[in-house]
Amino acid sequence: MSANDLRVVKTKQALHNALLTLLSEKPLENITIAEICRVAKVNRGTFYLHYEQKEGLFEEYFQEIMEDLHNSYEEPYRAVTTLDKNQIDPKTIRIFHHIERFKIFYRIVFSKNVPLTYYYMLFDGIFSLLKRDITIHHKIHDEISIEYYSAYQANAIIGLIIQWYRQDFEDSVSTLNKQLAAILRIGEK
Amino acid sequence: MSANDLRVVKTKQALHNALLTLLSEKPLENITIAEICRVAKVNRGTFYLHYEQKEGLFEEYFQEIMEDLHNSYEEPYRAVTTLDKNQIDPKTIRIFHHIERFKIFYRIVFSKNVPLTYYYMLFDGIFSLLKRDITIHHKIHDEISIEYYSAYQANAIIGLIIQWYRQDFEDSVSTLNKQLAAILRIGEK
DNA sequence: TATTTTTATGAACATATGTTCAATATCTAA
DNA sequence: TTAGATATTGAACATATGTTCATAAAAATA
Repeated sequence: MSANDLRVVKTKQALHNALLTLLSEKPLENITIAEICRVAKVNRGTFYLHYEQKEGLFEEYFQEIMEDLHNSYEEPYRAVTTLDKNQIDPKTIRIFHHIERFKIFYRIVFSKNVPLTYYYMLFDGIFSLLKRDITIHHKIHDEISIEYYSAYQANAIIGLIIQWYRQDFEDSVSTLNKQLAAILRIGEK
Repeated sequence: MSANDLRVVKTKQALHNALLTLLSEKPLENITIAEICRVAKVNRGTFYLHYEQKEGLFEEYFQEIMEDLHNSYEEPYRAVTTLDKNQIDPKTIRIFHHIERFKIFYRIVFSKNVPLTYYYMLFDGIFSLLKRDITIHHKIHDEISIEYYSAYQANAIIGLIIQWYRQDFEDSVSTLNKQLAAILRIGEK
């Protein structure tokens, strides 16, 4: 199962396209493996050569989206000397931008019948970004575990995103930004 | 499908017991509906009369656990006059106690192949508890949406629980308590 | 280009899913 | 206690899942 083998590339591409086509018609939960294979014109046995479940196929997409999250966050850091009290760390707002950019996918990621896998992929993504920043910039009291602290902060942000998702991402990125800034200000006074 | 009908009660009980038996042998994902029905000696068609997926059966259990969460939190509030700086709101620590008490179930709730439904049930549970407390006790700046703020706080706590789960709940409730207290203290200075 | 290695295919099989229906068993309410 | 209401059953059916295997097709490499 060499990832470079042209046959493998072709097969996976066909399956990816088929999934995308079907996703525009109905939710992931109503799509069957047999269906994907029929549309992709790929033998069903071949599917099982590469994946275990249809969810694995979507996971491959989501992997790429996680790379975008990483890249967005890593963009050349434009140091802001005096932060507007109403704005938060410019690196964090990029997370919200990223979610909005891929909201079509995040509607699937946050839908209730989908496995937790994708949630954890997002969690791990934000977790590792925050953890690195927390380790570098903040000096944290000894008694705090960086792991717990990062998990706390990462999931708190996802909490905002869940709330956002539940209104179908109607609020603007800037609203999310302001809400987070205001919440963070509460502790400071 | 009257919930009081003895036949319904009996059928559901048999399915519940069968699921519990099977869960002690293997993970939820490897259990089939047909298997549950065989063990429960219930016709497979009867299963579909009450549930759509095996996950719905587990959801019924989890519903009861969510009631325990609610009750734990609602326990007569023993007002603590001087809060130990290292301890957090005594109501919140009860959440950690609750998780530990039902950790057998939470290992399922947080496992990656399970649907997000249970996560949302927990989220909604903690969300509504916090929201009520936030609305009553804290006076929040106008610009903050109580919804976003509650979602932030609720999911932050679940973030700690995820981190806790990933070490198979090895840390003590008291450790979690201290970590949260320390994290909350960061913003205060 | 020819040979070797690897992947994809089609067919078949046992089992699971999801649904329907008439027949039967069991409960509720009078 | 009985009559009527409703839940359960068993059987059947079409389709999906997950696996195996020999064969064919296509790629890598020498």
